[in-house]
Amino acid sequence: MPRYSGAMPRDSSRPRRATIHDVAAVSGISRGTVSRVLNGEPYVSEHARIAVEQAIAQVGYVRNTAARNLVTQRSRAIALVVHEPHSLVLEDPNIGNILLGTNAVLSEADYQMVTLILDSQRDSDRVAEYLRGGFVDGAIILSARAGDPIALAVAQLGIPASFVGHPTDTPDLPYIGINNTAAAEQITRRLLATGRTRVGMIASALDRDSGHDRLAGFTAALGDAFDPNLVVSYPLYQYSSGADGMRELLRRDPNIDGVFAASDAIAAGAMDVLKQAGRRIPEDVGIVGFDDSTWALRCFPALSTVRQPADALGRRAAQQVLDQLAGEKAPSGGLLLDTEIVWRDSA
Amino acid sequence: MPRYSGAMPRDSSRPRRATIHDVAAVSGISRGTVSRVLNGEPYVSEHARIAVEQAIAQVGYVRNTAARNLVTQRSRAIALVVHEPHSLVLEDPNIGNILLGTNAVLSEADYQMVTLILDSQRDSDRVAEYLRGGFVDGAIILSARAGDPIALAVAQLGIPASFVGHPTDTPDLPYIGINNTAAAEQITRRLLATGRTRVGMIASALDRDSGHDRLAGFTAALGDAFDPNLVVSYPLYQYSSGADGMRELLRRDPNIDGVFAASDAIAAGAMDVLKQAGRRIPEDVGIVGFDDSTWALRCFPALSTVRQPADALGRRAAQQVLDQLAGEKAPSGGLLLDTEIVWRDSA
DNA sequence: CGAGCCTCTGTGAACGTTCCCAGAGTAAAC
DNA sequence: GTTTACTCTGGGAACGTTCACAGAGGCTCG
Repeated sequence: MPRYSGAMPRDSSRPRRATIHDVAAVSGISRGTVSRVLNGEPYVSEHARIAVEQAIAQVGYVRNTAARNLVTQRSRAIALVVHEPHSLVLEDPNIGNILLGTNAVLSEADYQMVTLILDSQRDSDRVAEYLRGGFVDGAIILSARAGDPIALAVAQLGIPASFVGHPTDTPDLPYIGINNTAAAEQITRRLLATGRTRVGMIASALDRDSGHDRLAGFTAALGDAFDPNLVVSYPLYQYSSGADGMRELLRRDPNIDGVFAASDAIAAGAMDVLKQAGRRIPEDVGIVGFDDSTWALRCFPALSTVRQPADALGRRAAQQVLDQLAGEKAPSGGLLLDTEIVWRDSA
Repeated sequence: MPRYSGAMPRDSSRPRRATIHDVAAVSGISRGTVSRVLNGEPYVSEHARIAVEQAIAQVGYVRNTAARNLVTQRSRAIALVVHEPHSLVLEDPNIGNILLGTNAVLSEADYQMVTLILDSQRDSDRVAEYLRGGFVDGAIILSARAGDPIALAVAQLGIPASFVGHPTDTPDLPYIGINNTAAAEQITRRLLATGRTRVGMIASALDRDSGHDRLAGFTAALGDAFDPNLVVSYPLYQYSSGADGMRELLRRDPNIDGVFAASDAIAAGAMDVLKQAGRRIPEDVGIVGFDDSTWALRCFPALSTVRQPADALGRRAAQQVLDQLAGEKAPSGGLLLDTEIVWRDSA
């Protein structure tokens, strides 16, 4: 239970803010009608509307959110739960873009986005409590994992929500995602089309749908040519996984001539190891990544990769929550957005 | 004026949340005393406190923020105004770390951080209006520029605020920053100590304190050896500025053997150009950056740079706002935090 | 011309807190 | 034994909105 630093005296210093009563008095229109104007409701005469709008401008009226929330039993706020260790939040440009897309849609609809970042189990419980407390009308949850207390709270309370990337153990909650399998299959096919015959993969995060499905797409694309010996896997989508993975792949098959990296960061690590080993890219080895993050253009040669529609993911998730708030039934199951291959010079 | 999608029926579906009245009824203690317990006020008997706490647990009571805000005339929310074009928000790891530091301090003090990202002039006016509207009790403003309407609104209203990085035209507002001049001077000195004789700088953002002061520090470190011909400047802290700048410097003096880049991104661009020009790093040319961003470790060889205490910046700014809310007078002027040199392999 | 419907308006009540005041009880001081 | 001070409690009033209801006035239709 939080403590507050003693009783604060009722504000005497700051000037009193104008209320709806002031607007009513100045305009000579009743409080009820002022409220109707404010909320764009029908059944307001042109005359009244103009008088009210002038009065609002004159007294500098701004609506008191707290009073409105109190009576409507709503907060007009939606939580964006970012469910990653801090380091990853900062590294992954997709998260930033999702955030911006969400923010755009919500502020357009006059909802306030409240960003909640969690790092530890303790944070997770606190946020679950926050959701239960009715501080927000809905929630957008980024990259939850199986067994997540937040997903649990959402399912229990039935509050409007949308997941970006679906936790594997709650398939009935609404989510937005990309078709990782199809995208991985597509880019692998295109890599094969450059004439490579010994193609491997540095997989990652197999405990998540994204990691799991990218591997599945790769496998599907290779068909009979699939060689499990040319797949290595590491827990995290990061540079060092790429470096370690590439060293291992070169050890297993020095003649490897194509690599699908499960993320751009991994691809960057792999490329540096390849260069140190004296391989030319793309002449000796072709390499492709996934995400179209800032890594992709930083690599030399520039990386061919799969573009995630991160902004659209954020927008659609926000829209899904707004739809539920408007009374639509929550869609059970997910919506997968299309990706795009960005073909550059690395393969 | 926003429109709302018709009158929502007064919630009949969701179960009614427990109120302070329920707690009072269950515990047999009056509403007034329950409120005192909730707020940790003195003059509550042990007996009453225990009864109330049990009742709270029993009925699952969570305080209604809207009602509290309405009567206290406070929102218990603090705005974090991120004042950058989107691309930079995503690129600059310092911003993410500042955000995390701020969030940590505020949530510890039971304040909600509301992140407002602005991209355009229009956003800027909207946020100024938001601040005026009393939706937040205070604000933390990141990297405002001169003539900013938000800085203006803050100065006019006198709401508790703290700037991270100070706008040059409002020197009396409280701010937190780093000592760019001293840091730049320090790292330049250290670069000179590696025996370089022809040292240049790729400067940037001279319209901001950070850019301006880094150049000043560089100049001071070189003293009599300063050669204005070896300084180039570009508006933005970005990779392409480094690439362009390095080409220009090489043109002006092919024998240049040291470079201070005003940011890590700039350094990365410069390094790639140097490599293409056949220069070895650090043997032929030593290079240092600024920020200790993710760029620094991505470079090869790893970049020597200045570490910004971004987390601490965020924490101190938050603390400054909380102090003002607690009634302390706003400090006029700024507080500069120390930086640290991270010496790696690029010089 | 009266009934019925639509448009528009004003007002009372409620939302769930905190603040303030009055007062009861107990202990300490005179 | 009376005053004074302190601790603790209960309940009225207020915060600024929205919602529901009642009702006035005008128009249309039978």
